[in-house]
Amino acid sequence: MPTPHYGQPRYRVIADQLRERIESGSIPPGGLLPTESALTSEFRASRGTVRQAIAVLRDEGMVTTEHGRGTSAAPIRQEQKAKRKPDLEIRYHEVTADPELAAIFGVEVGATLIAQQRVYRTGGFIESVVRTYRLPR
Amino acid sequence: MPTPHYGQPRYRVIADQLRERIESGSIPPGGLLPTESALTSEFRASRGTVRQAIAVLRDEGMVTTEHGRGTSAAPIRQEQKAKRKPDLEIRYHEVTADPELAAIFGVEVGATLIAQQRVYRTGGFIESVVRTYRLPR
DNA sequence: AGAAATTTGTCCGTATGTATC
DNA sequence: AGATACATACGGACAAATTTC
Repeated sequence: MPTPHYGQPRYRVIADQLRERIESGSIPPGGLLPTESALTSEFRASRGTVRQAIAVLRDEGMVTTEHGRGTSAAPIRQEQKAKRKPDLEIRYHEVTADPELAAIFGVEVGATLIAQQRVYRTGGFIESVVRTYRLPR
Repeated sequence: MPTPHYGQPRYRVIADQLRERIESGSIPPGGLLPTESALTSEFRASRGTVRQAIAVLRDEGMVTTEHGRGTSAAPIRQEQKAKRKPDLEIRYHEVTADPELAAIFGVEVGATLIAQQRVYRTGGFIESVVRTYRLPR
C-alpha cells in the first residue's frame, strides 16, 4: 500500500477533526473520546495513526489519556498559552556538599556542587531517583 | 531536516549515549529505558534510527527488550565490560528520606530508602557521584 | 472476590516516499 | 549511486491498567 504524504498527513487531519468535536462541544469537557479501536474504524486508519492524532491533542493539552480507561477531553476551559511542558522529570540545581561528597570531591563541606536529578517511573510507580553530583565548572 | 553524518552515523551516537547512561547507573540495572517514542523526541531522530541504536545495544547484550513491555538495561552483569572503568567504587547503604525524596516516593520524611552510590573517576579526577534511591521491598 | 472483556501502552516488522550527504 | 536519515503508515502481537460481569 502506498503511503504518500502529500499535503496534510492523515494523523493531522484526524487530529483536526477530533479537535473540532471538542471545541464545538460535540464531545463535552471531561467526556470520553471514542476508543482508539472505534476511531480506527471510523477513519479507516491504523491504530498507530489514530494514536498519533491523539498524541497531537495531548501535546496541545486538549485531552488527557488514562491507561485502561480512555482519552477524555480536557475538563476545564483552557486559556493557557503554548507554554507548557512541566513534568520533565529532570531537574538541575545547586546543592551544598555533605561530608561524604565533600570527602570524595576533595572540597569543603558546604561547598557548591551541581546536582542533577532524574525520576524514573513506570506508570505512576516511582522506580528510582537518581542524583548525579559534579563539581561546578 | 538535514542529515549530516559527519563522523559517526546517528544511530551510533544515540547508542553511545544510551550505553553511557546504563554504565553510569543513570539507568539502573533492570530499569526501563525510555520508550522508542520518548527517545524519538529526545534525540529528535526517527523511530527507525532509534530502533537501530537499541539494536546495537541489544547485540552488545547491554539491554534486553520485551515485546509489549519495553527495553530494560541488562541485570547485573559486570565482567562483560570490565575493561571499561575498573576503578569505580560502589557502595550500598540505607538512608532516611529527605523531604524531597519523601515527596517523590510518597513516604514519610525519615522513612528508609535503599541507596546505591557510584563514584566515577578518570585517572585521579572525580567525574561524578551518582546516587540512586529506591524503595525497600 | 475473581475472571473476563475492554482499552491504552509498547514493541515488532515492514513499506513507501522524500531528502541529504 | 549508495548510504544514511526522516516522516509517514500499516498490521500484528504482547503487556498492563481499568472496568465490567
